[in-house]
Amino acid sequence: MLYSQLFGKTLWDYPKDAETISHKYLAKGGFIDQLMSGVYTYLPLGWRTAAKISDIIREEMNRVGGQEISMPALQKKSQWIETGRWGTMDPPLFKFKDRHNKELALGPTHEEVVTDLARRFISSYKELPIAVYQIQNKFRNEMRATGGLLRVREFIMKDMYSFHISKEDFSDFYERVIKAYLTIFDKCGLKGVKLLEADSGSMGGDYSNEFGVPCKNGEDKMYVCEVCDWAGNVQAVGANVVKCPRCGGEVVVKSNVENGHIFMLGTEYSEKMKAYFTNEKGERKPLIMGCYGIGISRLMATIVEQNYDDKGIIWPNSVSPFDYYLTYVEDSLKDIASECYYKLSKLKRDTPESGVSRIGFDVLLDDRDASIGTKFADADLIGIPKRIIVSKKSLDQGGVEIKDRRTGKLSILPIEEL
RNA sequence: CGGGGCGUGGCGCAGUUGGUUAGCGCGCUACUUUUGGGAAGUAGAGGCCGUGAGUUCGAGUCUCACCGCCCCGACCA
Repeated sequence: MLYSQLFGKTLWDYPKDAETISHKYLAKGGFIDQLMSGVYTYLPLGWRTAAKISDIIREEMNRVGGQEISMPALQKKSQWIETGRWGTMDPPLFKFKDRHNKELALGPTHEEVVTDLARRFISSYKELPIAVYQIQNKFRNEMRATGGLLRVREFIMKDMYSFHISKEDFSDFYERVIKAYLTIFDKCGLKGVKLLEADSGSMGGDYSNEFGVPCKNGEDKMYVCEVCDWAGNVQAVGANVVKCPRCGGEVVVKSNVENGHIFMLGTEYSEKMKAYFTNEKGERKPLIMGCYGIGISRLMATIVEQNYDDKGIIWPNSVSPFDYYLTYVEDSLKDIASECYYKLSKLKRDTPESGVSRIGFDVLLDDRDASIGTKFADADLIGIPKRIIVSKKSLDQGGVEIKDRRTGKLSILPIEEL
């Protein structure tokens, strides 16, 4: 990809309203653009990043047996009446009327839609367990949007729903999803992620867990045990917790962003919507359900909140919009840079975790007629992990200069070895 | 929804007690010279001063209403 053709550019100033690090850098770097309060466009850099995150999530959801589907964002009132949430979900639920004056909702979550699918498609224990997920825009009519992508009204979310014959079978699956989530956060480069006891709120169900990602701008507070791995959301567990309820160890309070919330829904929805299956004994039983959400927009912002310096974002390799930023100091070196570009783009790459091998690296070639200072500033801001500079100086030293965005470490590599 | 702040070229801002031609920085276009940390010169383009109604000889500036954006609170993933 040529930088000169990239839609969306880096800004000279931070947007005046941006306060959190992620909002400042994502907007200044040309990853996102605000349309209105809590509603953003993902520009190519931002969308590439979101796609990388989505791919990581897909891989883990597929691994636990999830099947990807896509449910409508437009939802019907009657299903929300069935579960009783047409009234109780009201502030977060976006409602409107179509041209026939019929009331509809924009999906904030999909228990109603998926439970309806389940009652029509699942009839026997032989078909269970089953899990479906989707990655899609969700709409929530928040009182107030804040902090750039941290709290928005339209956001990208992965939501998975599982159906089981028993609580035991559900629990096994739930544990596997917890592991999958921790793997996702790890692959996205997040540190110190904690599984929290949480409040299931308007989702109902028997119990739920959140994943707390520690960072300065987090709007939530969590207790973290310094001895064992227990942690709890302050809101859910209650104030004044001093000792760990599990091991009695000292507890500290940390700011965090809730990134992912998973729920044991039990038979809450299946009973209300009559989603039954027939068991081995021929008895009709309500499906045992779970749901598992993770906000991709918020995850992207949280990754920035944990990975930056005073010059800009430092993307973990796994989610960076490009693998390499490449440029040259003088116009006369453009051809050599192009040579590097084609070499890297066609290179065969193996990713050890997945065993998948892809052809070529994603390279952003900065071919703009800009001064080298501008290019350096933008390269640092957009945070691509490796920066390659072609210059007379580097060629004299035997190759091109590679700088690691995170460590700042410089090295010279002959072009043949790229 | 309560409290506070703010709307002026694409972005960030200035604009005196109302006064005639609405400025600045960045960006943009053309040419020239530049190139290891946001280069320089010359010449250009680009404005319903958020919207509407008032006050006034005269409104970016004053009044009212509306719309929008941000922050704090309550609420939520």
